[in-house]
Amino acid sequence: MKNRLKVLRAEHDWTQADLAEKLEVSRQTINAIEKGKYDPSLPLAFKIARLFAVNIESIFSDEA
Amino acid sequence: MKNRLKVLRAEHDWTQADLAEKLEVSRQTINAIEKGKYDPSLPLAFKIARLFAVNIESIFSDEA
DNA sequence: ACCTAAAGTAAAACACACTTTACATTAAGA
DNA sequence: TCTTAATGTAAAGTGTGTTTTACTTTAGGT
Repeated sequence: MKNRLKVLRAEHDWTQADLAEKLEVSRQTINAIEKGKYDPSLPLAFKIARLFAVNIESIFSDEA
Repeated sequence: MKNRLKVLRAEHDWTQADLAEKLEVSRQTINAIEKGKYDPSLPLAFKIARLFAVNIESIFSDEA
């Protein structure tokens, strides 16, 4: 799964730590997701989408 | 997280086993998700949404 | 060149997602 | 009522998601 987290974060001028705090997860979790180390859980994906006010499919995509 | 899997499955007249096969997961996984025992991974949520040709948010909702 | 914020990374620990096997319960048709 | 398909459930095992702690690397400002 690919994701646009880094771009969305840049658009808002947030650091990984900023985003982590808003999402109530650790900074390492954000880093790992951005680096494609693993995918977020579904609840976290929802939280991310809600924060950026977009739908999940516009952040995450099923491709390699 | 709530989900409409059971309803969607009923609309298509599929058993849990049918759906499991189409999604390439075990029947127990479908049962557990329907019963709210746990949420699917994000990749599985995508697969489910793709199968039913709807977006993730119309199947899963963030409520209690 | 130095300092600092931000990002990257890694290991250990814990919780959750998913599998297989196996058995119990429910529901509905004959 | 008997059978059988469908659903529910449980235990043990594996892999993934997330945390904490801690250290390294990168990049920008001065």
